[in-house]
Amino acid sequence: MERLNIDKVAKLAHVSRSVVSRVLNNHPNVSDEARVRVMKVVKKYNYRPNAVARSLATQSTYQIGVLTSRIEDESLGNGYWTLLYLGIFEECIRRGYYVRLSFYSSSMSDELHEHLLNPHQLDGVICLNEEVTDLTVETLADKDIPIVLVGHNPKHPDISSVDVDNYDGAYTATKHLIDLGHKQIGGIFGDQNVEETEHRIRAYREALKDHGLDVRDDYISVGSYTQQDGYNTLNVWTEDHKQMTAVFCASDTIAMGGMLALHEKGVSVPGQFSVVGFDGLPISRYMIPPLTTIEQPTYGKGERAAQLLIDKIKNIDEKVIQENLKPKLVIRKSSGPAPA
Amino acid sequence: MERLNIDKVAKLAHVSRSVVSRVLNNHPNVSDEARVRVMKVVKKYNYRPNAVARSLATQSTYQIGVLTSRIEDESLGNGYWTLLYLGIFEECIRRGYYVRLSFYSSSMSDELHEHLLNPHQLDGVICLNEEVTDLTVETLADKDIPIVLVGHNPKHPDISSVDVDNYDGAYTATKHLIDLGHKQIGGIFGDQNVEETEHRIRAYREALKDHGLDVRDDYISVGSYTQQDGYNTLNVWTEDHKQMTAVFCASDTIAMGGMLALHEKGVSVPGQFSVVGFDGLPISRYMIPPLTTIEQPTYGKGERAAQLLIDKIKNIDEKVIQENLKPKLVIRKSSGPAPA
DNA sequence: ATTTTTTTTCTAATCATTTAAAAACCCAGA
DNA sequence: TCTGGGTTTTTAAATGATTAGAAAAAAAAT
Repeated sequence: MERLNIDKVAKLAHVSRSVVSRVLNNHPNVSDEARVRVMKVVKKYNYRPNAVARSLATQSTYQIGVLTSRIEDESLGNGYWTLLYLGIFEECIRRGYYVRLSFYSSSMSDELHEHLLNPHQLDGVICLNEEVTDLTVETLADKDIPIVLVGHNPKHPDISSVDVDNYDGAYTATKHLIDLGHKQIGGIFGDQNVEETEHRIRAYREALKDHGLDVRDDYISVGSYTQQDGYNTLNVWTEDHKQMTAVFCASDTIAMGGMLALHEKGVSVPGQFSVVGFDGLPISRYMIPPLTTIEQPTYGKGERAAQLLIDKIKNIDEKVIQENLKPKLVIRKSSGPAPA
Repeated sequence: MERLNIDKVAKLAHVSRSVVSRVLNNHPNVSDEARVRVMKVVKKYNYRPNAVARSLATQSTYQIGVLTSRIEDESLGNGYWTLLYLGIFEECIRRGYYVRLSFYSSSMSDELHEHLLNPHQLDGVICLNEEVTDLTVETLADKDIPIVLVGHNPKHPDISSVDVDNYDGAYTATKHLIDLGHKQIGGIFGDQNVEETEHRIRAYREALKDHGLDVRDDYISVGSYTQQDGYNTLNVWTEDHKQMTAVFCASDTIAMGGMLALHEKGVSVPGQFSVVGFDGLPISRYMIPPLTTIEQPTYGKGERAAQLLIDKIKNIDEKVIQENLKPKLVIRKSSGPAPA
């Protein structure tokens, strides 16, 4: 079967090329008669307009880029990302957009980085880790390619972003432990120098303070969102801080590593020690014991980011929106009353 | 800054448009003098050729599609996928290709499915779950879009594919348990009607037989690759099959669910019961106890699939290649000697 | 110095669409 | 019958590259 194009379809339907185009794009000023003739040919030969040529003519590709910063290999393997991609993808498809996936690592050359963002091919970009944006923003800014961030970034107050309400989540988690009677509560946090971390730490501190508990700096650790980090930290703490009876972990992965350390030391969870996580990863309900955690709407974050971006591309909404989605405390078995 | 195109560059460099094109594409027959003049302008104005226009002219987009079948939400959240995407992506980038991500679900209309594969925009497609291909193959076949599968599919012997050596992995896992002295070994397997499952079951059976052990049908369960399935199965088995002392799980997620069930019943791992998984997910080393598992080269599978696809796109290799990558037994704490 | 060959450059067609603007058509009202 | 208005259709000019093939320039051979 030879290649079909709009001219061939036009000829077969006995109309000119522009009529076919107008039919296919639902433009007005087409007689019913012509429309029927064109559609008949389109159906018969299963013609689909060439999206590349269309992009060239309209100067828009209906394609958005998703840029994931590859901070650590390990953290890419925790199940969070696919759900985020899924949220982005499904919203995009609903609105007629395709998704191009890229991973950015800091070892990448600037040229390659620019190549990833080749602006002729992308109508917009979603950046999934704050680290990406510094390099990215300049590349895209003067080309007028809209950006949306997942995770607010105070360095870019003029870019729309979606995030979970980190303060709310961390406060709720800490309060949950306080309500259970714990007095000595540690906090293990992820990436330094990120607004997210700052908010979570502040919430943790204020929750303690609001309930008349001491805030001790040696009960706070800031590392990375990895099992390794949770494991290491609790390994040290269980020896150094014998009075601590609970810990708030800023991710489920940290909590997972932490619980392994506790297990190895023979500390029972939740009997002797309570653990609360953050994220609500699908795996959290199958940890041993099942993890009490702050469930964030991962899929929803992706969905909302795509919404904001497409609105911006279509100029539906010009103003900057920085949105916080509410997380939800899910109580499972890893948290219990403070030991007597 | 007004839009730059090849004509403007040509004018600025005092050459014709075709000279600019040849410089940019490293074609011969350009004088050093002209090349220098063109490059100077390109650098000065940071000109990048419009990839869409290039695609239209060359009839290739340098873009491949990755189609993930969305069988179950839960299984998308297990950390396997991002590593696979990463492998695909990094190989693609090395060879100048972009990656378009799509999720396919069976509830999707045929029209949308076709939309995802819009052949004008894709030079090739990688299908990540076997389920996808039945619908996909026809759509792409007569348009001459190459396909590569991750996971062999006997229904499509003429399509190249990459997989882990399922037989080898399952045999090794089972033998590991046999070597530890276990006589009553269960097997929990994933998706039915997939070659992968068939091979893993066969390997499990043959390993038992080869070592003089009985194969009992009531020791075999075929469900899905989820924690839920592992949990349910071991919940039942620990009551029904008191003699069983070990289980081979066809995924780490199954093992994770299974270990939770054992934990809840007070069965100690590995003291009373040994568990071996399959996949080597990043989380497996932090399970309680850390999981003995068959580590498959997830990243490598993605990488190799991309290699095969791009070779096919470039006509470097015409023949069908169905490749098995070797897995590796990683011994951790979840497996130990059979109880006396 | 002239012809031949080689190298380089330019012209123009092509890829497949969209979309202004011009042209054609139809019909009612004068 | 002619005119004016609206509707529909066609024409042709973009969009921004690649790439044969013609033309021109430079180099080599006679």
